[in-house]
Amino acid sequence: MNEFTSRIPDATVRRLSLYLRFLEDFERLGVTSVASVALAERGGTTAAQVRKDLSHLGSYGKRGLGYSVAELTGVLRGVLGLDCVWRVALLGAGRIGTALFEYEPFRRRGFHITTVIDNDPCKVGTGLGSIRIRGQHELEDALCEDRIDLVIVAVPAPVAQGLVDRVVAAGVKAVLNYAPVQLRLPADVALRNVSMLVELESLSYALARHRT
Amino acid sequence: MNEFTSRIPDATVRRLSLYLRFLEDFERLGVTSVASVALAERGGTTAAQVRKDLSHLGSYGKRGLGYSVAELTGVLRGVLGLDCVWRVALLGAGRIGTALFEYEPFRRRGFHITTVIDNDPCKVGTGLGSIRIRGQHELEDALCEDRIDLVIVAVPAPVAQGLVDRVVAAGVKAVLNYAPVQLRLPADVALRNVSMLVELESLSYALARHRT
DNA sequence: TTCGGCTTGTGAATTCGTTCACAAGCTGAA
DNA sequence: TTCAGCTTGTGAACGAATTCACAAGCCGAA
Repeated sequence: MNEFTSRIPDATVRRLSLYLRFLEDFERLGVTSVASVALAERGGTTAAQVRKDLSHLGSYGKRGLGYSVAELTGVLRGVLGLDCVWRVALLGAGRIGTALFEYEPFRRRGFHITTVIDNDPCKVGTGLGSIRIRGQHELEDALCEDRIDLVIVAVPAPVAQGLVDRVVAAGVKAVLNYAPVQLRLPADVALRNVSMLVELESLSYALARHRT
Repeated sequence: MNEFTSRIPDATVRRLSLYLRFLEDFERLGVTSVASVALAERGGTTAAQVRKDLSHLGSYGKRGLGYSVAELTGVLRGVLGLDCVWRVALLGAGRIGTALFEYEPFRRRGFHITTVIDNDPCKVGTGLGSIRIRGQHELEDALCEDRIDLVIVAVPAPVAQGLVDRVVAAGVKAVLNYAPVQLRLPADVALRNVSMLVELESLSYALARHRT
């Protein structure tokens, strides 16, 4: 089992992301070695699950001892593609867009927002941090000039699909969508949807059941 | 199969949430009847999946015709617990908290943020919209006075667990967590985690693979 | 060196979710 | 009424993800 021959199931990738966070915490605390059961406790899962997940990357554990925190941290960063800088464009400088822009952990993880697009004439030309907000007509130029790898969509639902079509045409292969629409795009472009409402509504379902 | 005897799998509940959004779009367009295949197209899934999902609620479709948009909308609202107002407290009035507070769709769906807590002395006492921000020491009082059903956590990771313990002790049964920690809480409290980093990192994994 | 205590890595079993395939049933036309 | 054309609801088949269970291997003590 290694990272070149097999592709890792999505559910596992998401957990790897969590494990990496825990490992960094352990590293900060000076812990050098960690067992699957410790990661499991932290992550609200089981030791078997952790070992199965990590087995997708190869054999980095030592029987009787656990995993080297430093080594595993490095492996995870590599597998998740966090050992380089990704250039990110933000579409939409409204409430959500601004909050995302100012979210520190993105930058720490190597996601650099180098481009911000908005179609509000009042905003275009003004700055968000040190970045100048550019208008929608500049989209293709900006994606190309800034060599954007990944786009975050934080515009109102009705305009999202149109913009994303242009983004895909410009060759971008990854989209993180905060707009409350189901975007349609080619199979070779990776898409993740984040819906605040879906999460809240599934809680609402749980609450409603609880009452009965 | 009906909503009282069986509990609906989580993956299905999340899709129901999407279907509801599509149905409301259809309603706005004046469409009165919709087939599973139309919902599937919209949602990027299959007709069989849609029918299986909806079959968890009972038999609301008409063979040869499809589903009545108005009827199904009502049923979904009922099942998801969106036919009433949920009283929500927001912990943390920072960037993310503020963006969530001002996110219109929450209120439209019956999630009313009636309480905002923050421990920054500069913020306490000032208003967020028409709500007065209250300090952390008022947490229990506020939850009780405002009869809070659900709590949104948008505070820094290190203080999240401590606050949530107090929230749980106060009897709240649903938590939506935006803090980048894995919260530990009793099994009878519903928890959803929203992690901006996990989503981005799974895209990063996809990009890294793409390059190889 | 040998032994006891731990912990990994992984086939096998199980559980959970999705897709298939088709009988049952509705509508409108003739 | 009968028929043709659709579409639902659902058992059965399939596939994916999780959990189980244990052999293999490492470490430190004696």
